[in-house]
Amino acid sequence: MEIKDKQQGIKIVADVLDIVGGKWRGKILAHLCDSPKRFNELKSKLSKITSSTLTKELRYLEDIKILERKIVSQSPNIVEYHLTTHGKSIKELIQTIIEWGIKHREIVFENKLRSNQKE
Amino acid sequence: MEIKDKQQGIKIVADVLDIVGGKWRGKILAHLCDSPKRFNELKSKLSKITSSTLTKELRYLEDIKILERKIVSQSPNIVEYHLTTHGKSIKELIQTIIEWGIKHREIVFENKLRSNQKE
DNA sequence: ATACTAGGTATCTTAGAAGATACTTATAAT
DNA sequence: ATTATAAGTATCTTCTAAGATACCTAGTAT
Repeated sequence: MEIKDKQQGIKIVADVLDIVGGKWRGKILAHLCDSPKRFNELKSKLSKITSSTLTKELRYLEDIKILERKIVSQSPNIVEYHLTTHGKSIKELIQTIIEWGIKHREIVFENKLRSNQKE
Repeated sequence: MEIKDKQQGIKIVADVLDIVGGKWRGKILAHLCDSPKRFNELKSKLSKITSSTLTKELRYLEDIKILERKIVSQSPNIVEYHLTTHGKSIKELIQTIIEWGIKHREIVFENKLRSNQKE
């Protein structure tokens, strides 16, 4: 599909980055791309996230239909988060992001470190 | 290239999203993908950005070698920002982001709006 | 009875990103 | 002389995402 309206294209970039951006969403999605995960499983893999933040991010991604909250059992209380059919499409995007990152990490991330030190 | 280490892959996702994320960087890059632009040209196309924010974001992208500041003339004072040879590789990433956005905008952005209203 | 696990919620605080506003230097135009 | 344009810089303020901390409900294990 061609992009006719450039301003439109730029708006789309901003919208998508809003979905996948922030401190945690990309990581959460990257984890869920692999396989469905439970709340505390995600929490421990993300290591530094707090419950409240994780809940908030998961609710957001649920709201926009990227992922689904599935109650596996009520006793014991087991909940599983997995990508919706629709949300699975994000895998390719994540893959592209990783590929770009691998190709460019030397040049970019080296200077990024230096740049952060200055600040 | 295969990703062997999954934690590594997730780190890369976070790093790349850090570069391209935030409120303005994606937009700035999308504009510069098209053609080099001058400071005030960018400023007016981004409409709501302030000088200080634009300067800061441009310096960051310059630091990590994604773009280059080129003094076109000193009198009058004309400066042009353009992607480095290296930075041009970001075009494909932006293109992929736009494509994903176009495919999924109905389902995602509709619910995003709704989700934002709730907040 | 007590404590532990799973999956959270409810407040409050904090740090950092972004915005508002004013100013600057150098040249050109009227 | 004055005003305008280009490309910023310097402070200060505000806003908001994320963190800290404490607590909750329901079942399970000891």
